[in-house]
Amino acid sequence: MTELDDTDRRILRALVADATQSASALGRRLGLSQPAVWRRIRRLRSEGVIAGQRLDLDRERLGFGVTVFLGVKLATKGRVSLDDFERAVSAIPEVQTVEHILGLFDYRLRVVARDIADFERVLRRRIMTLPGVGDVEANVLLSEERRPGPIG
Amino acid sequence: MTELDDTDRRILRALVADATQSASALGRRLGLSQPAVWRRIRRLRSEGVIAGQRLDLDRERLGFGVTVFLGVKLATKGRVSLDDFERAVSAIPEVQTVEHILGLFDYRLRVVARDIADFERVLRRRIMTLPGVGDVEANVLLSEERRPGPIG
DNA sequence: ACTGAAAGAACTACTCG
DNA sequence: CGAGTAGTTCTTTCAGT
Repeated sequence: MTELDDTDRRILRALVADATQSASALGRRLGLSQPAVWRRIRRLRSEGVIAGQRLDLDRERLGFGVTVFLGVKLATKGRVSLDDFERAVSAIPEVQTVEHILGLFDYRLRVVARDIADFERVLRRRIMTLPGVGDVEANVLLSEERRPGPIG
Repeated sequence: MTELDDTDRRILRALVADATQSASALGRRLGLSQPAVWRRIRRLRSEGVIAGQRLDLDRERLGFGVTVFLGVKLATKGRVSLDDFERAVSAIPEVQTVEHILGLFDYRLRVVARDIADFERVLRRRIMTLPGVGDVEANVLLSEERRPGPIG
């Protein structure tokens, strides 16, 4: 299926940290030519190892200073309930991430709001009215550190 | 501080959907010249609204098929305890995200592993040995949907 | 202050040896 | 795999509104 060598991993590690680096700059750092790096990146893209390229926005500077994680337990669980819930939650713009999980809760939502008052509005009018919602647990984000994670 | 107009927001919305779009392509879609778009993007970058541009990897294709969210409650809480915990957890490569939160738990960790057996190893040898760890709750990720989130 | 036109530099994406 | 290259994009300069 997909077999990566050490050079692939070094390229991925560099790009995960900063995707704006050019193939030629990477080549200089890794001791490779620009086409060599470019071909590897294209291969990793076509193989699906590189799934996409996302812009990282500072939500605080955009006026959304509050981020809350919600653990949601459904009252009724069945295929229809899950589909209904996911469809309804996808229509809420304040919901940034929808994670279907196994454990004490069924879903974990990442919700952003302008402030606590705005979050209460989202919670009461949007979240609590979702179809099949049972228990809800909230955790306010204080700070966050993202790490590259293992490559191979 | 940072005041965004409607054009900035349209640019951000387009780039969040697809960060690979060129300034000239964006200009055509928004009715602006290529330098005008490029200058705005550069300004948003320098202001920190655009925090970065990261590669989105398919962890499954990299051989890390298991993602688990861990809620961690510290047994002893104090500034030193938090610092110690954060420093120690940052040294674990399998930890992708460290979120300091307010609520039932003190931290949320996103941990990736090759399989369940590998996750057990990480949990027992890495996580449970962290300084000050009390209760730990685990949720296995089944599926995940990321949404653009609100811009303004 | 922000726009667009123009132009040079750098990069992408590809072909060929 | 690297050298070379056509086409594209980035980045700056300059002048207009």
